[in-house]
Amino acid sequence: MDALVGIGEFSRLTHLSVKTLRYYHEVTLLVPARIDEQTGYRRYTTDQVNDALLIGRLRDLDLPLAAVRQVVATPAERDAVIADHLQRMERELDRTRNIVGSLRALLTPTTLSVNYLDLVAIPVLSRSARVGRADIADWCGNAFGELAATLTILGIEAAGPVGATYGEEFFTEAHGEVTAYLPVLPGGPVHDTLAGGRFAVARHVGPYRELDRVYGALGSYVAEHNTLAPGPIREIYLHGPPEEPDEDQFQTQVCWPVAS
Amino acid sequence: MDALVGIGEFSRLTHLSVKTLRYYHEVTLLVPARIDEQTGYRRYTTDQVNDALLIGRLRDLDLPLAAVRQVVATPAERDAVIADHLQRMERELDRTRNIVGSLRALLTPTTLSVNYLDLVAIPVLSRSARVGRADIADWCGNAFGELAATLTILGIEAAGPVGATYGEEFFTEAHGEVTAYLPVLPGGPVHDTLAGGRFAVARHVGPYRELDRVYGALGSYVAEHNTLAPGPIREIYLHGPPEEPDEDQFQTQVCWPVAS
DNA sequence: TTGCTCCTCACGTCACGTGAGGTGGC
DNA sequence: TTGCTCCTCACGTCACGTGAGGTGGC
Repeated sequence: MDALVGIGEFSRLTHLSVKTLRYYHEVTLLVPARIDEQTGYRRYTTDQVNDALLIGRLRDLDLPLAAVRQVVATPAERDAVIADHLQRMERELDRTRNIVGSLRALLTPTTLSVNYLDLVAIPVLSRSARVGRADIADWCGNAFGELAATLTILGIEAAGPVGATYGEEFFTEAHGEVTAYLPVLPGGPVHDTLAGGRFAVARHVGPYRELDRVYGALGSYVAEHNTLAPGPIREIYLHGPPEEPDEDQFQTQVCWPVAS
Repeated sequence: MDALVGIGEFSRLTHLSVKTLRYYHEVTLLVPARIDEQTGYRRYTTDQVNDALLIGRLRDLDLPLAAVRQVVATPAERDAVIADHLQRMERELDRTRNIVGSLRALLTPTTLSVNYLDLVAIPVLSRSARVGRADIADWCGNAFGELAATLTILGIEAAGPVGATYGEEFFTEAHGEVTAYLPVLPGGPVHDTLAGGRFAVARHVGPYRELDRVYGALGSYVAEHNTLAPGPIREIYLHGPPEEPDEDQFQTQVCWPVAS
């Protein structure tokens, strides 16, 4: 009952362009029912129209081809994949709204008070990994959860607020060495050591996504007044999640290494 | 007062990666204050930090670089550009929700009744252009508006519902010849002629974005039962905007040319 | 036979990321 | 002097669109 049609006709049946159909053939997403060995002419059957329409709909959603392939292969997962995608788009819009908010903040000048601190080496529980800039929030959340759990297991108490150090490549490339730490009292059974040094320090109040302003202001201040020292930048999370739900109330200390 | 810093340090101040900074230099979006002639080393001043932070924020919004450039050049337009972008994103999400809705419709089988019509050539007012698939809704809206206005100016009446013809390349490539027409009574002062012919015809009830289902079903039917004829596909908009606000009530006739 | 459809390269898009391979600066 | 920072190519990404140049089908 199914008729064989050429690529041009199939294109009209499905509203997928000829170039698109050739591409889907190349990546084996939608393979023509027959291909003439002599000429390479593609032939599609009319019962491939449904698959093609489905693929077109999913692409209208901007679903990546990998996800489209998955849906076409296992239709049972269709609703889950779509729901997931919709949720991602809604989160994107939310994120955008937040950033639009912080654009206004960029206009108001930063008043920054800089202090200098000589920090001594301290014993800490810590987790290190090479982390991408996009993944940092999730990674830190996990790491601090694990560190807190370890603390409970060991039956000891924290000796100060949690923090993290960020290697230079974390900023200069899109990912780098990050260490999340939790200070503990000296003499405990299991711990690492967090190196000390001299730092220029400033405090940020507000969401983490606006930390770049403090980096800009503090880093400029240091470049104008001090000699830079090598070593990672340190952030100390004085007040934040999960205790504080309101991100406008977060307090973070940024510590920039300087030469003594 | 401003200090000169190297690209690596500037990267830490701004949270833009070194590769990104080099790229922004290449496209002259953010040009280093100095460049060493011997070595090509880039030097930035700390007062470039604000521009860099602004650019970073705008890129976090996924604002295209062209728009970023515009905002940086003419800060007065900033709010308008941003508002525009936000609105686009909200419309995108809306569109996605609609498509998710029509995904369900894809599951329910199409019941299609096909008729054959021999249409004679008729006098029409018309507008033709090469139109892209993405622009078709806007273009048709404009064209039908103009045709209605012309009708009023001429002081004559429409002789039937508006329609449009779509050349083959409109589907096989991403854009092609489209003619929007409005039938008029014979003997009028100014008109074009719409060619006739034999067509397989089916009716679609619902939003235009779901027309592809009818194309798939009707086109398959024609491929299985008829000999194709050359010539554009015709859509007749029996019932639609602006009179009908509810897109679920739109009625459209799709006419597929077949050999007699 | 003449258009017409179809074919396969090869390159462009957008905003960088990822090496490779090499030189200057402290 | 030795790493370290910085440099410039060149290529990859993603989902096609845009020609160029050529052959088969009706």
